Amino acid sequence: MEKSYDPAEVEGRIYDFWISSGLHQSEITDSAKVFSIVIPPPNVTGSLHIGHALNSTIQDILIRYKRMKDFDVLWVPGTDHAGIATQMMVEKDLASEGLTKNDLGRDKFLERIWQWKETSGSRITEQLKRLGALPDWEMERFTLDEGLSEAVRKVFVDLYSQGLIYKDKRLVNWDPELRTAISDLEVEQRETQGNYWHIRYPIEGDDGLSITVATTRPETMLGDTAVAVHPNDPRYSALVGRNAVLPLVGRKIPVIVDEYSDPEKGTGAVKITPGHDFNDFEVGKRNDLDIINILDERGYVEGDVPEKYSGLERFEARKAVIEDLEDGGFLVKVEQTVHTVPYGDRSGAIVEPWLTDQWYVNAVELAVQATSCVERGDIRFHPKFWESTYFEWMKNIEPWCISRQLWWGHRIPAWYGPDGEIFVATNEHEAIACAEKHYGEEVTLVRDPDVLDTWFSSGLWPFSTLGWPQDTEELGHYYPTSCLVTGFDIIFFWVARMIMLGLKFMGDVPFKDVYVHGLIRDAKGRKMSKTTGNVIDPIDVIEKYGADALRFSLAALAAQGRDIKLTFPVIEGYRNFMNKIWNATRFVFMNLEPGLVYDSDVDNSHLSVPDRWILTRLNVTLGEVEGFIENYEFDKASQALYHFIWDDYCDWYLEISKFSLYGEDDESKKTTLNVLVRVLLRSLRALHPFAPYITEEIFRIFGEKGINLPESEGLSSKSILDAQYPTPSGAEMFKDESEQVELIKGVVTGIRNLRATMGVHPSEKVLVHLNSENDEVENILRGNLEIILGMASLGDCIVCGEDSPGKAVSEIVSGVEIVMPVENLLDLEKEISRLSKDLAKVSQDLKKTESKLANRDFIDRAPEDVVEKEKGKLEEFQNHKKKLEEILKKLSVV
RNA sequence: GAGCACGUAGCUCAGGGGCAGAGCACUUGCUUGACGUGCAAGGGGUCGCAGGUUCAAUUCCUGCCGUGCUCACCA
Repeated sequence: MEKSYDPAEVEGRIYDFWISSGLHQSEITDSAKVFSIVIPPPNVTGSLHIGHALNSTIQDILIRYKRMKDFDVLWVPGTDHAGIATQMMVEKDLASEGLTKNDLGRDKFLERIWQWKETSGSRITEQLKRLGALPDWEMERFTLDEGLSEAVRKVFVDLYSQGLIYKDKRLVNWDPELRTAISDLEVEQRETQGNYWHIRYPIEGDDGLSITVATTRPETMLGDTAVAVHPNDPRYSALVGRNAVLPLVGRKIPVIVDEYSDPEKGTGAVKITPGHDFNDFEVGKRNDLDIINILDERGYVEGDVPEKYSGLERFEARKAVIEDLEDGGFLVKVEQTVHTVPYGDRSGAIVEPWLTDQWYVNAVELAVQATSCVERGDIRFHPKFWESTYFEWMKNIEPWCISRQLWWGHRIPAWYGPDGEIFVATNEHEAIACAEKHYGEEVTLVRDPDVLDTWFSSGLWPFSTLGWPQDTEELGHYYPTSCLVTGFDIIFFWVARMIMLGLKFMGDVPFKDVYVHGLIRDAKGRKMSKTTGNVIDPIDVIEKYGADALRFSLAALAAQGRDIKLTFPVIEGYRNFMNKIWNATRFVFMNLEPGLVYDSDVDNSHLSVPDRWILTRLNVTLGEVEGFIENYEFDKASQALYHFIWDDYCDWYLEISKFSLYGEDDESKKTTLNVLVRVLLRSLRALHPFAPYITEEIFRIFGEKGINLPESEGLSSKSILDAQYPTPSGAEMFKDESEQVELIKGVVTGIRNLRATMGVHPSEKVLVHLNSENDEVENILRGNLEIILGMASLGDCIVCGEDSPGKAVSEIVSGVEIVMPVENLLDLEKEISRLSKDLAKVSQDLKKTESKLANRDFIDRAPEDVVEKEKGKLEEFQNHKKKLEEILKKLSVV
């Protein structure tokens, strides 16, 4: 083995091994234990960013863990066609050739996107492999696959026939750049510096009389059809019922009363533009106002407006309108203001409310079940507080606009007859048949040109990927899926829609748990973005530190409910951890004599005290790790393993094992070797979901060593992934010996501390006295002398003997007095000051405990074990204090 | 405006009614035969502030201050 672990050499080879061994594949058995996950499908256009790395690492941990626990495991991978994003990308590509999509036409354009998808669409899945993610690649799906498209059509037709999908003419968020409708969720509100323009509208038939309104979008006045005032606003009551004359246009518009008008805001009179403002649209409906559309799909002025403005781009029109208002003396004043402006999240263009025909899903209706299933606990969010956010959104849910004026996506399965009659069907044949029945003759149908919102198809992902609407074996076996791992940014976009549609079409929740992880941020806590230039590319990290180091870092940082600040020093630290494991293995191999390893279980009666301690620590850790993973506490799970392996196994057990391995006692050596090997192998198995590559590689090398271990150690498996996940064994928990070792560790640390403070060179074999008045403690010290001598590198150690008469330094640890004679080295004053500090501390502790125990209420009301513990502390502190005082007394005599 | 989080060591963060923890950074020592991507020892905290509950509060409750996120409104 090399001196350092080299991930680059290992990872590709190991991944190929997993695939060629078919370890990624799911297999339906009659086992009752089933665990399934569907990947949140990344955009097919995308490349792996660090957020995907976190998301996939967590899923891979769960999948590997459950697989090792003998579950029927399925992880479905795949990608999303990402309507707008993909179409934009290919359009940009075309633009560089001086072409637009219209030059190609719909069919050719789609052909081109498919072509692109075939050549570059697999990039992100290839990158997932680098991370070590092992979904069932045979199950890979794409949202535009035929099967998934069939699911989309069926859902559309069914919802339509139930009235849950309908076509409606109302205002939508219109993206003039992309020239499509978008949903509320795709609109981003941004704070923007803008103006209030106060505009005076003259009152008809009364020179000098006027009403002033304020607006941030003056060009919309071209479409005004009323001015509204509050019914209780005395300032304007005289004007109600009269007409205002719209400046620049000349149209007479009524002054009406409507509760919407807020006397506190602006001038208290508000212009009403039902065609271009969501609130005004409602006012218009209530008051039966005309709706005047003044914009085309590009955001250029058109329609029933003065010719002067027709054809102007909307912001050009704004300028012109303001200028003319000013010239005409209608502009009363301009006020600076900060207000929020809606932008399209993809295009970055300012969105316009625009009156169009669009398809909607009645989300309010679907939200009822979707809310109650979470209330009932059929779906649990982790961390739980996301449920509040989910409920909040579901409570205020609006109709979901699902049609998009794009070409790339699932085309809406609706056809129109010559008179506009709508025929919704899963295919054209059916639509034609329906039409024939309706008209009594054959007619030509025109298909709706629009496609569906991308989230419509991804909302079906948990069951469409499993074969629905076919009644497949996978669907029956793996639905509902066990867990969904996702970021909070798509809870509404995606998670909520899956829940609504899963309940509707499968009659059951799509997943039982939703694990919501945080967002990865840079060292300063900023979002990572290309424009800020602070992105960490996971592939770069993998190349520099290895996939395991990246995965382990992400897991270790994944505390629930918190974003992750990812920094290189942390990744480096876990890279070092991988190297540590590598070198611990090297140590074991250096001492490995295959013939000495038993092919049966170790006889407990042969185990030494340290053996029993490390086995206990291992089993405690395994129990913790199991609980943590089941609770999605990956940070705690990974850190428990980290500390066990590094602190317990490497820093203590492995060092202690040397006394036995390099000693004369063959029987002891044999047992130690067995424990070393077994604890390592079990640790590796426990670690495998977190660090799959290095654990598999070491496992492989172990396999080459020709040692025979019992089946339960899993070494006979072809892959570590095929071995059992280690479970804690009660038979290997030794409380007494564990406490002994903890005591010894404390004493050793105490001795090392004395050496360090006295500046005794590490190689100098000094003498130490250990004193205790407790027989049991004395026995423990005597029984573990070899460890104390070796670990503290002592020349000799006298337990409970006569103290040497000369100068010495001392320390008390767990009631054991450590005395180290130092003859010439002693700085008396320093030593007294050091011990006095200890004395002050222990006196304070003692006082606190004494007053607690003197408190009647404490004795009466505190639980018994707490009181007992306090009494124990009292004794310990008293003892400690007494000893310190004695030592100080002796020192002052010297 | 509404909702949800978060304020703990220099930094990043765990924790949790009963003696405050980790990693990194820092200081000191170390060619100990697995590892300097290492070993050993150490310093460092009014647990945001103020009340309340409790025998006991850093932990639970209330308020305040500060930070972040989400949604809504903005004539």
